[in-house]
Amino acid sequence: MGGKGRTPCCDKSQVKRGPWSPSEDLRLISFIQKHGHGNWRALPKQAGLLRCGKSCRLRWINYLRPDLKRGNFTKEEEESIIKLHETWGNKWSKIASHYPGRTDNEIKNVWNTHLRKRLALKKSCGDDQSKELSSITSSSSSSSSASFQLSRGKPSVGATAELVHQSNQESNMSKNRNDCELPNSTTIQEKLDQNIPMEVTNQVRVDDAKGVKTLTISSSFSSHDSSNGSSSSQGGGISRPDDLVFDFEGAYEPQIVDKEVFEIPFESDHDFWNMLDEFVPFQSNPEPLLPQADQTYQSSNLELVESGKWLSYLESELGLEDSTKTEINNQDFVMKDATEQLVPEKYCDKLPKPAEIDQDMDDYFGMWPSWPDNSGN
DNA sequence: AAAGTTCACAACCGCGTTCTG
DNA sequence: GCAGAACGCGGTTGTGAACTT
Repeated sequence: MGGKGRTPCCDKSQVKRGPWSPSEDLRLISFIQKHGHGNWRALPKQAGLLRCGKSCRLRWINYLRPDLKRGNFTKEEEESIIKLHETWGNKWSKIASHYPGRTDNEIKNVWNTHLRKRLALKKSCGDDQSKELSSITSSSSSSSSASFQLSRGKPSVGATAELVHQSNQESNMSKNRNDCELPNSTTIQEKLDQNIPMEVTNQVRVDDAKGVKTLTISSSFSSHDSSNGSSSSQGGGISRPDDLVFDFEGAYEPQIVDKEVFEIPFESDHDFWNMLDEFVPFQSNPEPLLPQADQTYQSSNLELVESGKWLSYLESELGLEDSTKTEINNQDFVMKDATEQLVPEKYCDKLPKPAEIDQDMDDYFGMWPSWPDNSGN
């Protein structure tokens, strides 16, 4: 605008890029859970994320929103996408507005990977074969969401932690698409018409030899169709967040609906976030995303995982186990400071606390250093 | 079994639009 | 009304998994 050229949205050299780690997802979710997302640009800093605001927004809208519908596009959906595309062309967000819980990005991808090809084949082969082609392409697209595993690679060792996103009901949303607009869906509309309460339930299940713990946090912050949440993570190397677990009650207020009390640890709980990143089954990327702990640390951490101590630690961290049962020796479980995880070492000494942060935020983030603000904002 | 290719999709980029002071 | 900031959208790219040779 006005001759100066477009200013970059952020300093690319100082933000993390590429696939999101589970801990980043949790950070973002827990921040939005508590504070909403009024200002995307400021959010990463306030949430202690080394990400561009745009990136946060995208991650939230496309993958972390609790109202997202996971799973296959049905044939009917695909057919109607094709029809809507005939009308609107590549107006993905417009098309997406007809599919509660679907994102424009998702629809765009489905179009580019399946529907466009199908259409092209249809035209070249004629309608006789189109049914066959249709079933082929649609089964391939469906397979992409048939099942989802938290970790794509090796199975977990010693114990498993399964995060289940169980969005089992529909709900309605506000007008703004970002706030989860809910367009016309018959089932949802019916529910709305009949005043049927709608909610989404997400669960964390932690299994080990001792049994199963299920942590459920419920959400009813407006909502959408978020039927059965399962899908696969093909590319990118990071798990999609059906496996992450959150729920929102009211205006991002977490509420516990099960016997277990579970609150997502917030920024100050460095150990929790670190452990999430270090926990082998949670890592979709075998390679660390950022400067990692040294070999010694990693191997001792692995031992912890293998010995199952991590579970005790997690339980104690989450307040799931009474303290008398928690025998873990903290000396044995030295977690790297979270700052090291997210902030390259060379910047650690430059971490001022933002003066503008309000007291409430300060309470949350007092322990969490913010990225130096070089943008002048 | 290894190498090469294709597929699927998450994430990024840049531009247009909207908002705010 | 204007300028700059912020947001939203659509196109494109990067990358890991799956498949083929």
